[in-house]
Amino acid sequence: MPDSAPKSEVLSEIEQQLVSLFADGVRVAGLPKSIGEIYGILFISREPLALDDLVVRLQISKGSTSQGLKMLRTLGAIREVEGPDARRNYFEADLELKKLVGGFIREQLRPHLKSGDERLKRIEDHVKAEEDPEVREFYDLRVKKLERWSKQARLIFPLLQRVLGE
Amino acid sequence: MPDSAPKSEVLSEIEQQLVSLFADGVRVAGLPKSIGEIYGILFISREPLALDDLVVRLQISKGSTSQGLKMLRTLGAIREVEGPDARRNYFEADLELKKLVGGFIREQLRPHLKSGDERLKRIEDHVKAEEDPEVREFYDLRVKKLERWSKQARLIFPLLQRVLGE
DNA sequence: GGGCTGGTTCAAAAAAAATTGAACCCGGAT
DNA sequence: ATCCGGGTTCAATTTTTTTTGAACCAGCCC
Repeated sequence: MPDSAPKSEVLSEIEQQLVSLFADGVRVAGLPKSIGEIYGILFISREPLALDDLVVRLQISKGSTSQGLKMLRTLGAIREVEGPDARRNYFEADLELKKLVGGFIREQLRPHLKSGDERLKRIEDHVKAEEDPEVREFYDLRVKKLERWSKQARLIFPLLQRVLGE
Repeated sequence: MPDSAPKSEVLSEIEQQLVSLFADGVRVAGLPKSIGEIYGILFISREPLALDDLVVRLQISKGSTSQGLKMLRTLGAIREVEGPDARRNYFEADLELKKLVGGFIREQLRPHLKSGDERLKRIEDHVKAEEDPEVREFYDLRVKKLERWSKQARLIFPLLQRVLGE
């Protein structure tokens, strides 16, 4: 059994700074710090890392790490690759901004927008049932406005993708 | 002293639904629920409302309401208008998506990006001090990548603004 | 001045979100 | 069949964020 490459247990100054930068960075997207840390250390690592490496180097629990990796995988922000020890799963960061943003839109933004539209539909029904025509008219205006917003949001996504296509 | 128009203390079905829709909606932008509720009730109200109206109708504290109004004002999401009682401050929702997004970019996104850039600069200095040329080269690549990302983000903001300009 | 009312501030409390760690599952080696 | 180690799950705990409410300030009227 090859005593597989023992990664340094402490982060270099640069690694620390970068990990912390990402940790804060992902918060604007509403993601937990640990996700940023994991992505960050993978981003700055020259070779792929396995779960245990992350646990040791970032000093976070196995649980968090496992969950973080799952999320990052579904976002398409990291990918699984082969590594020195055949029975572990190794990961490396995907560096295409387009892909990261795309994953975020697909997994976080779109679902919200969708459920919002559904709720809006239900509100529309209530509006139809409003007695007072003046009030109904007003509510209808507002609902229409929201529908327009939703449509604009949907328009923006593909545009974003295109602009980020280098 | 005119017993100023006593607004209904309970929200109609439509109002409730809409307020709750906004409450959830703003969370994708990482803002607290109360902010969404305040904006929501203003959005669906036919006349401007004052702080006390919001407290009564949304059943949230004066403190939250005051803070929420402040935030919404600095985001440019609501504006102060005249109302029946001259010594209160009344507010109404601004309905231009462009303005809402613009305020959010200006107040929340840009500052983050800016501080991120500063931190990145400091990381760059550390990279310059790296001994091993191979490692330095690699780090440099990564820092460059991040700088490119940052530039792309800045490019996107004005684009967004333009697309949302109806 | 003193009382009133609308609004702000901020420490303390409550609520929500993230993290931990122990139990568990699974596949391969023994 | 059992053991071992990597990985996942999830209830309990910790941390962070949001909300509350009481103290306070400012302008106005008497």
